[in-house]
Amino acid sequence: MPQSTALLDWYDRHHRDLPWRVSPADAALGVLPDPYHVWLSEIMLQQTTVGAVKSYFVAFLHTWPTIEALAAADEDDILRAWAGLGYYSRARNLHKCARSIVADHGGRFPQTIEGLKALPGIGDYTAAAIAAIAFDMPVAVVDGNIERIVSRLYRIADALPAAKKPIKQKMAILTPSERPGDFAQAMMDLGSSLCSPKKPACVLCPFTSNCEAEMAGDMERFPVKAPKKQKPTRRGVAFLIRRADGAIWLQKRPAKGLLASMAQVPTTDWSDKNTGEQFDLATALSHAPDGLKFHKKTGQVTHTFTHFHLLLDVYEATTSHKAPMADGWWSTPLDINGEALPTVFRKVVEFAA
DNA sequence: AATCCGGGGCG
DNA sequence: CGCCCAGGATT
Repeated sequence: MPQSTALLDWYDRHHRDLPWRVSPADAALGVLPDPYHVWLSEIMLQQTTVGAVKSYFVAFLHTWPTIEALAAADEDDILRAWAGLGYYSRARNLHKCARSIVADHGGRFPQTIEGLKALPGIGDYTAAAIAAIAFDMPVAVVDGNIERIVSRLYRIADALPAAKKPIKQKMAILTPSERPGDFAQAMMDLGSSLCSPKKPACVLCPFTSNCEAEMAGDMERFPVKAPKKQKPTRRGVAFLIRRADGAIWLQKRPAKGLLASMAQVPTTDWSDKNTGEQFDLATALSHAPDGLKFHKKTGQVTHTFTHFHLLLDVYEATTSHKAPMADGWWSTPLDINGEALPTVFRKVVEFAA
């Protein structure tokens, strides 16, 4: 029995019911999933776990049932719905892509890899995933899970990212012409369950004794990766301005850079010159909003981004209902949960509650 | 090829 | 606490 068949058998016996998959009964009839659902789920799943995505996917589909509805949405509504999921450029590219599909492609996804890759937010992986899962095209899908599995199957010694090319070649050979989408999803399910980074459950693996790393007993060496840079710690001050009724003053962040176009409480910058002992609190406080009496909250808010740790002091002030500065808006306790507020600022609000 | 971009779960 | 995750865009 070919290795791909053994894996598909394993997949059918361990089928996971996920909101973006068709039911096993429909799949048996050859029903393919809605490309809109496949695309939306794949964008959300970029560097994000299945458990984190599920509720967001269901909510998005409820609010915007079709790609036409999503294309017609206000971008700020999409950012609010995306808040907490991370990598916010995905949300802005999601909207751009939906508008392009509707305006330039008659509301349908292109059915070629090149056509898909030309769309905002769709790269090598996502183009292949949509082609295989939504259009039944026998293309090699390679994500982080599959890099780990294939690098173990063939004991690929090259370090990532140089190993990507040989991995994709091997995956292309493995991928069957029948059920290529299920094969890709089976590989990803295998990677997120049995073929884990540490202590893989090789005894249960459908690639029994066809895995070179398992034969050699050094599975955990693969995939080989370059050592990572350590993250610096940056510091800053966040200003929580509270109205008598509990509303909090928010602002919109710039359209480029970290947490672009999202909401924030007023804050000093966290640039890399505010690293470690170079941080000057007095200079930071000189940027405090005028005309308010702030008092420092005891303790700090900590948050870790992709490439730095952040330590925030929190200063709080209360004021009348008059706007404390030119840009921004009051967000009442009822509104705050629906704001496009990234997790670091939700921590600040919660910290000062 | 390196860097920037979030957040959470797990050992 | 470090590592990893259904990566893409930019430089």
